Amino acid sequence: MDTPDKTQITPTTSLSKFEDSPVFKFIDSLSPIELAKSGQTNNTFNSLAFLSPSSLFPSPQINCHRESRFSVKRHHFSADSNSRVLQSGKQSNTSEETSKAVEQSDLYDQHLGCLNKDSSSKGISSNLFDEKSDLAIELPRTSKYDCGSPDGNLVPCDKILKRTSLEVAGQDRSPFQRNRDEWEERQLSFENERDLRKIRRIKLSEESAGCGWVAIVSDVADILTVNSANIIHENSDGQDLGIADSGTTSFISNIPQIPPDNANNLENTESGDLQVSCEQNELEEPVTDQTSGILSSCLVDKLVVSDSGLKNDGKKKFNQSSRQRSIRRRCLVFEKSPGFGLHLNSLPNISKGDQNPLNKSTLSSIKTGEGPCVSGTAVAENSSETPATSGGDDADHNTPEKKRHESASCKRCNCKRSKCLKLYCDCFAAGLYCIEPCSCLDCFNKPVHEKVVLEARKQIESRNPQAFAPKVIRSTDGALDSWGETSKTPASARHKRGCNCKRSSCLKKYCECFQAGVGCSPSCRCEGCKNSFGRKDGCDESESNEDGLEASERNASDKNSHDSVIDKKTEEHQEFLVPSDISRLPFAYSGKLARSFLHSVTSSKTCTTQEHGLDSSSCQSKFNSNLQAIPEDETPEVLKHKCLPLVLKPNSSPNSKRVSSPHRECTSTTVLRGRKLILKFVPPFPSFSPP
DNA sequence: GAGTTTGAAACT
DNA sequence: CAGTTTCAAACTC
Repeated sequence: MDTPDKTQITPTTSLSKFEDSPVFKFIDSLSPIELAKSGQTNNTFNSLAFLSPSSLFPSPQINCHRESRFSVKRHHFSADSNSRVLQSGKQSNTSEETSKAVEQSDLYDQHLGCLNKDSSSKGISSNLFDEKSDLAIELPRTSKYDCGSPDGNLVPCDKILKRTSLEVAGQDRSPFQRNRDEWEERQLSFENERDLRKIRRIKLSEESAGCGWVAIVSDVADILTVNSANIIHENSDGQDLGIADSGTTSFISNIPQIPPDNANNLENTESGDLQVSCEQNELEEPVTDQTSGILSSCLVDKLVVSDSGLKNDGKKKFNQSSRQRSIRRRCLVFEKSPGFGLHLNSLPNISKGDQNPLNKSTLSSIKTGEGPCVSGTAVAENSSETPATSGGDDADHNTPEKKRHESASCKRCNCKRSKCLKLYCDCFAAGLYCIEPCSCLDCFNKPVHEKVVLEARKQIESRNPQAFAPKVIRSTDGALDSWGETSKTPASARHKRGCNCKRSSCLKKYCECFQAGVGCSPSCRCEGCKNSFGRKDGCDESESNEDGLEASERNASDKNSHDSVIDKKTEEHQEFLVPSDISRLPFAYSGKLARSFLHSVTSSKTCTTQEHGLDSSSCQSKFNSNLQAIPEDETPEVLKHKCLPLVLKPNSSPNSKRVSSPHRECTSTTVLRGRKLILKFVPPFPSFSPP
């Protein structure tokens, strides 16, 4: 795919010219995609099936535009929108209309404020012709991201969308709404063009750098970032200085963990048939699987994480498709909860051996479309799988131990008396509805009892506003964190409130710090702390690792676990954390389930994971072990500033909880293998308290 | 799978 | 805020 000379046409060239161009016509003629009726998609996602978190755990900060934005943004990566882009020339036919669309997009951009207003600074200003041509090439591929029906039947995206359109066609829509939809779609189409173009451009550069698949993923992230109206400020050097979006999470951070070979795989896949659908994954070779899995998990994850608000449109769109594929139950409910995005955080921390985020477990979970694995057992369990999974041997799954893990790791809650309306319940704590696989009794944590759930949640939040906020916070690398240690390892992350262990020596999952894969901190009141991730007394990590490992090995010898994580943590871990900024991405993480949920999302272990009951631990652990949390206390601040401070200051919060410094740049740029990564923070779990 | 241990959450 | 109780997960056998 040769990129047309960008100098041929200036950014100011009218779109109509391109539509009239031979290339565009040619592309247009090749496209089998037909323009789908507009305006129905949002209705589609308004269905109960996609009950948004807002309904369950409404977040005052992001409710307002959410729905509308959702409907609009979902077009970004939908075949529908894509098809429109391709069809734009055919459908509108007239340059006036195209120009009009452009104008409208501009207006719309103004409306949205930051959205794309600085597109030129993002390098999107390349000539439109180029964009068109590239777009035409990109679209088919991009569309594939959406391919895959939740039922395992691969259905062309355009068909799905058409069906959707038909389904909603009968619904009442005022002329104004229809006009608006059309207008928005045009706008989106234009944005898509730019985004896709950007992806393409980045991809090319990445390919040259040998990081093709990484590029793809990250590019998508970039695009999403763009679409999500996050303003990425760049300096004259083209370096991203920051973004003004609190809800943007970068799964880019995960990229570094993917081994080069995987990258290649992805690259190949991307160039040929990148298909992320779970169903396909099952049929594909492990390699492809991994790629898909990673991509899928990353994307999903990002989407989930990005839920912070109105600005994650692009991600949401992507998310929508991803969800349709693999997240059936709870993910949707929580798209709003940024705190869930935490899963991704762990990626950077995955030890090398286990490094591959696409490891078997993850992949399998992806394949099976498993739901979120519930609990935050991630670290230990993850790691436990590491040895087995790293080998990539399916046989491992057949061992009794493995089975045990699988059955146990992907847990659902088992509440007996709390009705799943207390934080005791992992599902509830994670902001998820319980699902059938849960073994809970008298469960009220179901969509049917939405009001009850909300009430319970409110009550809990009234008691502790941060109850649903991430429990683990991560400081930035290089800088000394609040505990006076350099944050280069997972130890830089700390449990916000600290543990209170008395007898477990913080070496078992009873300890929340340990479970989260973070070291103990001065705020912990634990006794005899031997946390292998870092002792509370601040002992040298290596030291603590020795003891911790010893204990951990003892403790988890039957699991093969965790220790490997610990062991590798220092070396491999760091290696992958080289772009330490990435590892420090303030991904929010919340309760146990949140961990698992995030994990599930990222690992594609979505709601369905629970249903399938596969082992989510691997993914989860990976993610959990590297939790990068967002200071819960900062939620308001974050929303306010649209960025989370990355520097943690001891006891700076009203509740003596660690809070990040508000002065920190919300976005940082990291260069990984010559690739510029935009690091964004994920807002903490949204407060559900009334405004 | 049952029983025990553990520590967070909830309650007083 | 401290002490106690409740709870469900983690763990052991």
